[in-house]
Amino acid sequence: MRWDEVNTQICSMARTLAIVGDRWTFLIIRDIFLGNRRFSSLHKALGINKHRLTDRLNRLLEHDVLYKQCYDEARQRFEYRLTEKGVDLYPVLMTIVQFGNKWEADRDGIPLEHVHKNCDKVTQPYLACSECHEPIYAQDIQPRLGPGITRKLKRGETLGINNAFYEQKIDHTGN
Amino acid sequence: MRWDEVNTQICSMARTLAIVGDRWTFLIIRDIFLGNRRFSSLHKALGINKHRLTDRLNRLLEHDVLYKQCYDEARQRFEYRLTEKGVDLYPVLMTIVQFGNKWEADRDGIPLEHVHKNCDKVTQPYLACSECHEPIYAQDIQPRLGPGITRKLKRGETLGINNAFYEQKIDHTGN
DNA sequence: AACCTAGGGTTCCAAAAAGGAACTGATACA
DNA sequence: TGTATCAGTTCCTTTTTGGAACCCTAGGTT
Repeated sequence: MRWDEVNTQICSMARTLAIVGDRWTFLIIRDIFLGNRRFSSLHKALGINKHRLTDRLNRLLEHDVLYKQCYDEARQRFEYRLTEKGVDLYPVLMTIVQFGNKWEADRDGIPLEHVHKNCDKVTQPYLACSECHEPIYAQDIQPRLGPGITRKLKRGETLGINNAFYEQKIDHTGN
Repeated sequence: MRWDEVNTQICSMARTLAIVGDRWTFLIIRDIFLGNRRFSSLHKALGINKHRLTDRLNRLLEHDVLYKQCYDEARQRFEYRLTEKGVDLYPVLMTIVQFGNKWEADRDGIPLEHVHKNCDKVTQPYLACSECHEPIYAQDIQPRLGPGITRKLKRGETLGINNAFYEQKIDHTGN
């Protein structure tokens, strides 16, 4: 499979990664979250080449993760800002940072701390259950087929080679 | 900057992405979480070519995200399993899936649901504060310099071009 | 014994993506 | 008039991917 076919998978991860799953995109979004919103300053801060940066920003615009806002009418200069969809990537960035803080910090400690304005303390966010509000641990989660797959199966559609593990799950649950 | 220099940044995101931030790695880890642990079945399920898969698995072994466990002594066959560090990537995968479920599902609905064994309900995990246990929203988080940066600054080290936004923050906070 | 198969790779080569430097074009500033 | 900045675009080189074929070992088959 070529990478430009990944988003054809019936998998929320694959589809998300088709948008943000390359070398630079997360770093660009990180900088925009931190207030670094202009082409030239992204270029300088990230050390990404301009051609690549143009590509990535355009892709994020296409996928409605960013939008352009004019800040200088005369020169037609724009800032790249996060849409509602873009802001929804925040938990992804935050969990990546938490992982890095725990496992990849050098002996000086973590680079950035995050103060939760709600309680005014340095926070280390964790995943909680939307239903019981307890922390989520990997071993406590049981994946099962959702309508995005079962409806296609009922219509007799094939899930394709890349969804072999979904088909395994079908056997397990007897569906 | 070339990609192999990204992990030199003083940034937990950059360092994490240096391990998992390429096209395939997240999908490999997803499959391993789902129990797809062998070379050939990863190869088939993902449609990744073998050379690439070998590369990626080796990198994950080097970074202690996976370890190999023998399941056939005679033929020296191994399964790839998640280490404690690897399991700590679960929140990242889960938030990526949540994003995809919300924004990239087709009209049939979400592909996989996640049952929280603790409460036996389908859960849509959210980020909560480690201190006050309230949900975390992007606009309620204020980043600030942590010891991983302030200690380097006290020693007079340069943070390099790619940390321009950190240096901006120093100005803002008067440090 | 001779042959076939599966698992887990490696090698080779073509195609795609990324990196780097130079160039453009519009405006502003000295 | 000359210089600088911003936001790209062009051109070319290097690196990374993708795909197919090949290799080696152990085990099973005829």
